[in-house]
Amino acid sequence: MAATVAPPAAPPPTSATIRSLTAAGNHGAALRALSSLSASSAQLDHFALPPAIKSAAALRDGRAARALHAAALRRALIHRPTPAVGNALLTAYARCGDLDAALTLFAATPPELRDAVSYNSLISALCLFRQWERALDALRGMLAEARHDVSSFTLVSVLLACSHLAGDDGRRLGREAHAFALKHGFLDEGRERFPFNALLSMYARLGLVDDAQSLFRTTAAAFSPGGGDVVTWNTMISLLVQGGRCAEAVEVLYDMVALGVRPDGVTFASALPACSRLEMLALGREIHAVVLKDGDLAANSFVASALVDMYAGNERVGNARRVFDMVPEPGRQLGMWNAMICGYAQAGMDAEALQLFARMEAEAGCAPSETTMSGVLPACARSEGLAGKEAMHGYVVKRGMAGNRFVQNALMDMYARLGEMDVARRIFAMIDPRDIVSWNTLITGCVVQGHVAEAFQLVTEMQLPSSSSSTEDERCMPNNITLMTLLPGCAAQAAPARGKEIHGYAVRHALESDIAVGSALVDMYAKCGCLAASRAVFDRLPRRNVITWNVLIMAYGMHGLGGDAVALFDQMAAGGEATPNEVTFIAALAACSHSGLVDRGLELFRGMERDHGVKPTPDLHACVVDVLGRAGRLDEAYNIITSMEPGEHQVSAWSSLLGGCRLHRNVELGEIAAGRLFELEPDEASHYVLLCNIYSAAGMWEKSVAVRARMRRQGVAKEPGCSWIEVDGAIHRFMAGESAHPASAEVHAHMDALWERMRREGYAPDTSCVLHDVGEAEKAGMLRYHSEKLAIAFGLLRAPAGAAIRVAKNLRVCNDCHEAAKFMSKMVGREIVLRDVRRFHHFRDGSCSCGDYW
DNA sequence: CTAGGGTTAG
Repeated sequence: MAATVAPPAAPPPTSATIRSLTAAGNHGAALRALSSLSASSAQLDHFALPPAIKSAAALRDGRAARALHAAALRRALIHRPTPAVGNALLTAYARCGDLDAALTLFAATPPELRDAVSYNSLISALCLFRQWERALDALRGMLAEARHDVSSFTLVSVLLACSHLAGDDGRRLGREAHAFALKHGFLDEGRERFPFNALLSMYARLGLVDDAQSLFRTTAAAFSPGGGDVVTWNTMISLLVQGGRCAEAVEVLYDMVALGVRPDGVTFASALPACSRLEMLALGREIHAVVLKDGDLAANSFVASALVDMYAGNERVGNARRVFDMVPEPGRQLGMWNAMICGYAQAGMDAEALQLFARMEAEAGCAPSETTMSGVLPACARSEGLAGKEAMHGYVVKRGMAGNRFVQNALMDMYARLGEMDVARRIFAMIDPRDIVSWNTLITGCVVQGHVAEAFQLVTEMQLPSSSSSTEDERCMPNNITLMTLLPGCAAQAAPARGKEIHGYAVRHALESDIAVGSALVDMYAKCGCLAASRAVFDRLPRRNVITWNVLIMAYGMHGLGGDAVALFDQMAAGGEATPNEVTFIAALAACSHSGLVDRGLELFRGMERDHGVKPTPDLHACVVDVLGRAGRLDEAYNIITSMEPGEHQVSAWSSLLGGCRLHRNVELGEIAAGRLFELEPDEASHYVLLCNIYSAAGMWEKSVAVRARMRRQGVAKEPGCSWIEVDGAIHRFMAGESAHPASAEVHAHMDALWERMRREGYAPDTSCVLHDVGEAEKAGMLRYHSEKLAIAFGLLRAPAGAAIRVAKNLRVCNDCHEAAKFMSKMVGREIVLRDVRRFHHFRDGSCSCGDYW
């Protein structure tokens, strides 16, 4: 018979057992040990209770906390022999979500039985519930008793509370706390680093990046045995990134690594957004490699989300998707979905964004958050019909997200893009408090919708103190985004004075080296006709991206300097600062086209896919057609179109061909191109106008009249021509046949005088572009009041003596205006710069920069 | 009794 040996009975637990289990983080075991102990009860003393209560708190086990409270009460151990049990209970209740129980416990403790830890526990409990003001009141109570020392624990909680106070209070109290910490030696060498880190993050949360940085510079050395604490470094990196100072954040990361501090997941999650914003793909990839080597980091969903964001921000949506797919479904948390959806939306892959949005809840049971919504809404705004958009608005309201500022900003953007500015303004009016994004979104909407004056008005308003009852300080300073969105407004209006003001603001606020602002400045100066200024900004930029290069190439092309544009292209392709993309080739080919560099253009096009991996798109095909067509090689241009894929969008290619046919008076091909265009875009006036011009130039008046009749019959209206000129910072608009401008009568009279003088000096008007079927004399009369001529006349009257007359026009300049401007430039001895939809014409002394090749 | 992280607008 086999003897069964009973296992040796476990020794009964003691308070020391519980203490060590709690200290080891083994909270479940600590509570189990306690329950076997309660039976014997003799050991349930004031040594065993505090660690047990801490374990209950760590497990968020409210029932255990209450049971321990009851046991302590029975034994009268709450405040005696020390306040330790009561203090631990206070924290446990707070951790378990019962602030009232914690506060009641504190209030029930006679003041003489409280110690400093009691107050510290109370203050941190209030902070846990985000009761910042009450936390500071508790501090005042503690100080009033005057027998408790403020410790590092107290300081850390107080700093946390200060960092969340609205307005100036947080800043004032935070700086006081900083002074207190200094005075009492908390920042001395060798002291624990918690108060130092807490000060840094307080400045971070208050947005006082410079204060944080100077504290870091002066004091970090005192806390950096072995290179310092990773938390300190992480705080610095994230506060710099959030303050938009990404380049400095990257420097801090390099410093940290150089000092031998090992970055962790938080470091990478904080630094990766900088790689995204600075387009530092190489650094992002390096981080990715380190993450892959360390399995623990890859499992950190914050790191994975940041990687997705980094790849998406570097135009590597495919890589982003691969990171997304690599994280298995259950680990794919909300942030991952958000990062991927926003990545798709930012890449303009709206269908993918919407599809993923549909999948996240249906398949993964992950409820969209406000962030998800602010990510998909832009994608939604660009696709589907209006009904889908309003459905999305309804969805947001139903889910109770309509009060979220990010969502409101995205909704406002959606309606602004739709042209529903009134709805956008109504949403804007409801946002409280407004942030810089709210302002930027409405400003951008105004610029895009052409309400540039309103946009500038908003820029003034945003900087004024808030007039509403809101407690938050709503004042916002224009940032790089604000400038970046205003500049295209100046460019569109050819308003260099306003553009220069913005440039000045950028210089004063250290924003001129921002790539986005810099690129927009290069573009603005170029489109305002100041090519030298444009180039100067480009040359001064510390870094440039593909957009900066594209803008400059476009600038030279627009100014008729095709050779320089192509040289810049070569420089870009050889330099490695940016890789040419589709837009680069569009810019380079357009430049070739406008300067007649046909063979160079064809060469570029042939090498495009082979040497640069850029696939020919419909727009690129249209560019080559334009290169060939403008040079009169119309048959080759036609062959390009017929070689395009059948399903490909051919509208722009056909209209380029039609333009070439007008230039070279080719009726036969022109009729073919126009025929295709009338099928593809029956409502587009410019196609009819071009065919009319072709017939008129060939003297085929009946056919010309027939096209005009067809236009009228189908209700196709030509966009009215409109020109404008900036004088003394104000923009003056002129339209043919309109007298809305206050000086209209004077301008018309001046034009009459100029016209008469021109005719006397031998000017012969070119009437081939007049579409109306009237006599020659009447045609000449209509030409005389074309909007660009009126604007030039106004400029001659009001612009400072000797200054170039800079006029912009919304359509292409007609033949006669081109000739007239040329003639006038000599006659009145003034430089005239005329900008149309595509390019610049510089008239000086009777000739044009384009050499009449346009 | 204490500190640090991602996903938004252009």
